[in-house]
Amino acid sequence: MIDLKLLRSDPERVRLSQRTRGEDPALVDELLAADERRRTAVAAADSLRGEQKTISKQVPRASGEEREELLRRAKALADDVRAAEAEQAAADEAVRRAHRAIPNVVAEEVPPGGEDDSVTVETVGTIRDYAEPVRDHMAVADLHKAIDTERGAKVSGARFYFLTGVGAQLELALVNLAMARAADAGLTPVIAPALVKPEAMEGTGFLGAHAAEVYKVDADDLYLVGTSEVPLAAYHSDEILDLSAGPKRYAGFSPCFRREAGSYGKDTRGVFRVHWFDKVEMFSFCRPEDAEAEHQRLLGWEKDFLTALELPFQVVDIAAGDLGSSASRKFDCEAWFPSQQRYRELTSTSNCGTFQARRLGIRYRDENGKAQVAATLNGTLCAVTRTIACLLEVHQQPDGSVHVPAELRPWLGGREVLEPA
RNA sequence: GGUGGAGUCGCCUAGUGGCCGAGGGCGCACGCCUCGAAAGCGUGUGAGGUGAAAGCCUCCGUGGGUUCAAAUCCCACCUCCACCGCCA
Repeated sequence: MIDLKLLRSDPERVRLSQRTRGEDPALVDELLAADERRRTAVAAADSLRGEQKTISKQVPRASGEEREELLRRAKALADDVRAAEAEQAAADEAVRRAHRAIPNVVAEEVPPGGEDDSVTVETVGTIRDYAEPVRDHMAVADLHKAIDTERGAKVSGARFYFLTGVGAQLELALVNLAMARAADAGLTPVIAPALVKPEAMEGTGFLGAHAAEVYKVDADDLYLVGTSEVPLAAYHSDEILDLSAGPKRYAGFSPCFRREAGSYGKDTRGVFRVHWFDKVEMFSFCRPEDAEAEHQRLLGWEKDFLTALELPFQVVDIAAGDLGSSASRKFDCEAWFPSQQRYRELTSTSNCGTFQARRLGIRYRDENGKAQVAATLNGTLCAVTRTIACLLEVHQQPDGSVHVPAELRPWLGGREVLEPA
């Protein structure tokens, strides 16, 4: 939810944000009107309630005729209070609805426009030459019997897979490496629940425009998370944090479930785009004034991880129209896929400012001891299957073997090369 | 899944219809005392809305209901604890 104080003091800033995202600026004025109506309703209900309480308090001290008179007036007021409270509830609901409809205000530096308007800000590593034919990740995986999508489909359907043999070992190695690096950087390792209540899903902003992406377990009113950002953000919901020693940082491991509605026919081969995968996600709670620096820190750790895996990649400053509803700014790291001759998203980091925290009730104490809304940020450290796909492609050798990056070797029994099975 | 018990301002706790719209203790902060500290004494100590401020209003697990008036009574739900059943 956006800051209503900002909305009142600078509505044009919010309208501009809406236009930059390609969203309707009229929603801003709807929210302003709803907010005004709500404030009027609250004031009216408050004063009626106050009056009624004053009279009620006199009842026990009164007797006889005076008491009857007080009761008569109190009863009449009780009806008025009921009506005023009904109006207040309706106004509250209208504000909630209008409030939810507006995504986070984009940062001023964000490139305007849609997907094609994102800006590449940095390219890291060099793309080497590949002997023909260049195998895509499934072709390499087949040589190693590392990924079984056929049986994945048999058992669970399209976009499911089994990791087998060295494929399974690669997942464990990547997760171990990611978690070890995260812990070294001072993040707290977390194993997070993948099934969450509606409040957690709603609070993180995943039931808005992208609700169709989310799996729901109807029988129990729970949702399968699409990222551990959800449980990690909700971890501190309704808490007042002590951030005096700096941001609270976590690295959460969990499975991720995505319906991939609307991506029919896209990236259908292999495990590039699947309904379920495991991921190590970074999450940070900090003061709003530190959020931008924290964002760069998360991006830095993502870059370090890809560099450790010896993967060439680009950093992309995501355009406004492609930002999630909670993000004010987002950077993707896109790694090179030789079979596709292009960079594809491997990690992504978003600065949500106070947008998520406001909805989740996450605050901290400022230097005056006053509770203020905190800022939240998230970033991928390692989305396992897509990273495996990239590793297999980038590090494939003409003979079908796969080079193992030095950093990963300790987690793969010291192997420097993976030989075809 | 069954039975029983419990959810109060950081923690513990008082409170069964109206000077409790929340008392006490612990903890914490500040002050006095001290060379310094402890002890002792004193003062203060939840969040939110609105307002220039004083103030007013909301919140006693959540949501409904009864009443002029609810932490307190009624209903539903949630969570936790104990025991039983089942189970990785």
